[in-house]
Amino acid sequence: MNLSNAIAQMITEMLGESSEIEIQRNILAQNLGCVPSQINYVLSSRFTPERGYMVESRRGGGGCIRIVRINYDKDTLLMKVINSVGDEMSESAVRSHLANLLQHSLINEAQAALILAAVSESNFRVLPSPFEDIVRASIFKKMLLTLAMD
Amino acid sequence: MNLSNAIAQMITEMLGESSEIEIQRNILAQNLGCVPSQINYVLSSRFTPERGYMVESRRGGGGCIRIVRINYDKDTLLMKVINSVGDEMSESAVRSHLANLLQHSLINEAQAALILAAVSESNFRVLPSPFEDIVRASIFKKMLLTLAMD
DNA sequence: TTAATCAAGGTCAAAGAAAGTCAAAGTCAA
DNA sequence: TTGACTTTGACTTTCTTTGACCTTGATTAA
Repeated sequence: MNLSNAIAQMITEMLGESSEIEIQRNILAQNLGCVPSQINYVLSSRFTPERGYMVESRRGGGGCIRIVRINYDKDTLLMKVINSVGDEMSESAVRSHLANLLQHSLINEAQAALILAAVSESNFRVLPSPFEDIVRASIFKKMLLTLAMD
Repeated sequence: MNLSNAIAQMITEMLGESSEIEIQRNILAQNLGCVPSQINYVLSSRFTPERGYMVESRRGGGGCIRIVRINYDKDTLLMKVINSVGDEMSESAVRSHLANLLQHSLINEAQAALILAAVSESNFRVLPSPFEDIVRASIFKKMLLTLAMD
């Protein structure tokens, strides 16, 4: 496993059941034996709003980074996700949303796997470049709506 | 025996009894004394949905290729469907397969609805004509494989 | 009170580390 | 001898890691 995934896992463990933690960037980096800016990379690539997180920070002496897991009620979250999807979407964007939906139990693992199978890059190898992301966004929204209709 | 068959055999052996492995393309290529892209050729020609495999990958540092095999014997009817599909597929073809699978209780209503949502004609309106049916066939096969994986 | 200093965290671009693509060239069996 | 399959390698894309430099807030000395 690469460093970034290990850091992400460690942060997730630190979060545990609570919805919020504060970390010190330099200390965490030192414990992990990486440069401090790597923490920023992990936060910006893994702890995004799409995945249901908010990150805030204070600089200066006594500064720290605060990571919050957002708890929307279910209907709101589903609406937010559907509305936030524009006309184009990468596979990794889908993965981010699915992680969020899974965490809130709005979908289950099997449903997530099916969605991922449907939007997988491997299905679009034949398409000229602008089309892949457009079709993926359409499929994703349509599948979520189908799930929402129960 | 040619190189590709040897590589395919080696991967199959690595899979062994387990249903899933992760390999590093460059390392495997080096062990086998071939160029890395040969691995891709083998995967795309031998480890296909028709043969019961799914392949995923991650790029970048720590990247790898993941190969998943479904249990072949258990799902013979599913595999027959997958193999009967070919490279192109209309939406109505999907509907008739789904009706068949539903009748045999190989999938349930909710799963059928999700598949239908994914392959719906409305998702492909932007595509130039030859592509729609090709992408649909790929999605359909991949989703069925995913269902077979439980 | 203010200026200097220290102690955080932030940004960005370059380098590195994988895997993917594609087309040209080679092989081989029918 | 041709068409399908294979082999190769140059080039591309994606994701990660690193480090130099920047900004902000708190503390302290004059």
